[in-house]
Amino acid sequence: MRSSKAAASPPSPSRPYGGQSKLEREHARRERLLVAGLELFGTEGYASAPIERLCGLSGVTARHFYELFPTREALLKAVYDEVVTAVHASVVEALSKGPDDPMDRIAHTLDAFVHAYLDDPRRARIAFLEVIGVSAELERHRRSVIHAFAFVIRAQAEALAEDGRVESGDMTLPAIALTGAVNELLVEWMTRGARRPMRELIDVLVGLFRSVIEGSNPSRKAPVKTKARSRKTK
Amino acid sequence: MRSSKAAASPPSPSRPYGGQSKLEREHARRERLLVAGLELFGTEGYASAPIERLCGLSGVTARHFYELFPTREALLKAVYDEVVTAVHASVVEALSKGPDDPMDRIAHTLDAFVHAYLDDPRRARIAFLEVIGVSAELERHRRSVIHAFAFVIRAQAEALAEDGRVESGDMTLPAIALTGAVNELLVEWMTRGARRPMRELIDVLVGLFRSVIEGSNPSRKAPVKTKARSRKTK
DNA sequence: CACATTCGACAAGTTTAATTGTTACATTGT
DNA sequence: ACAATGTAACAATTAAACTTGTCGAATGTG
Repeated sequence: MRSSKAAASPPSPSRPYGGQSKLEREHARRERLLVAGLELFGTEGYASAPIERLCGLSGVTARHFYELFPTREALLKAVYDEVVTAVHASVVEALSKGPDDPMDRIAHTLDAFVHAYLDDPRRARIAFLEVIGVSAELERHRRSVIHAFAFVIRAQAEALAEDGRVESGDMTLPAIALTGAVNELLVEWMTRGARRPMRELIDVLVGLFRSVIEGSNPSRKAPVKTKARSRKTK
Repeated sequence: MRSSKAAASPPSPSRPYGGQSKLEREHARRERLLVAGLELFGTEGYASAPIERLCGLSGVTARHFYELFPTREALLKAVYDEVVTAVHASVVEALSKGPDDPMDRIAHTLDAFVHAYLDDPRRARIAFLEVIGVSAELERHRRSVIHAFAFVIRAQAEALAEDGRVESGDMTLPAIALTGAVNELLVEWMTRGARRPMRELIDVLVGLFRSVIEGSNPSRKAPVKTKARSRKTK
């Protein structure tokens, strides 16, 4: 509560250094940490990348690390966001610039999606393996990312439904399921060392999307016949 | 190198204790640890369950822990295996005892699968969240589990294909994709707190399986038209 | 040039958990 | 009852990583 001068921290002057302003230096360090995070998290895994190693690889002091990120997990999240943002941008761009025929556009977009992840497998590893089960908060965040991608899928499906080309219905859950299907296939591809042509993977994905979006012959209305499980769902 | 007596460790006689033989006691402790692991890993997560807590909850001494499991990860793997084995057994049984109609049987099996996981959400959390990205070895193991479930799916699809009821083709990758789709939906269901009837989830899954297995109208042969990505896949 | 700021490098303190060792008590078979 | 064995509880050691603090050197400002 004491007034006068020198009570609180003096407003630091923030001089330039190395030809860069304070913000530029911070940004540069942050970038180097993100690069190091992509490398270590994406190759050796989040668990085996302590702050010390991240700093060693990036040339950033531990002291400065904590000025940029409160925790190691915050860096992981930042790297994850960078990856996901880039992929999402690829997808949106592919959707807008793709062929006019809806199904062709979906194929084109899937191609972009797969390449966005697998051209740098570190991205796929981080997004599909390393960010999972780290913390409750990161898990919530990951979920919102999945929802974002599912939203894109659902929008395409609904666009097709409006044309009357396919059966309609709430595509929220199917879209999420498709997201999981795609992710799982990418992980499979990764762990196999990608020894088969990527075209094959993409073709499978396209077939998958076509099947789900168009829906198979809607003759029967999916009657689930369970044997004797009584379950008052309401 | 000295011979005679008392050189090496004497072959311990292994007396009973508490009315139980040595093997029985070890088994009992192991069981308690598995229960504690299911509880802690499945509710608070693997990351926040140190050995001390596992021992406290299970009533097993840390000393004894190391006689049963070399590492904490080994316990996680054991718990995971227990969960997966139980679910897999449910699936196999549902398949064998389900309705005769193939599609109905698949629906019946999906119902069993979903209940096997979600009736005890700790199982789902461990299998889909906590075992991921822990170590390279556990990741390999998890992959083999996914392949096991995908194998079941593929077998069903091929059985249907033999009848000529659906289009054939290599279902290996689609089966893996379906596995990922199912898992993702279960996680979605979990994190939503399961506020909607589970029937809805199962119906979506059944529709998904029908679409993928039957394949949508195979009029077009999935021609992927990418714009200008030249990529020598061979 | 004098001086304050920023830097990288390093060290010290702290925390957390893994892992092993010790001790006193309980149970069993003789 | 007693000697051997098993047990739980606890202490001690070790290891790894987090986090904060200090130092001289480098850099910019006036």
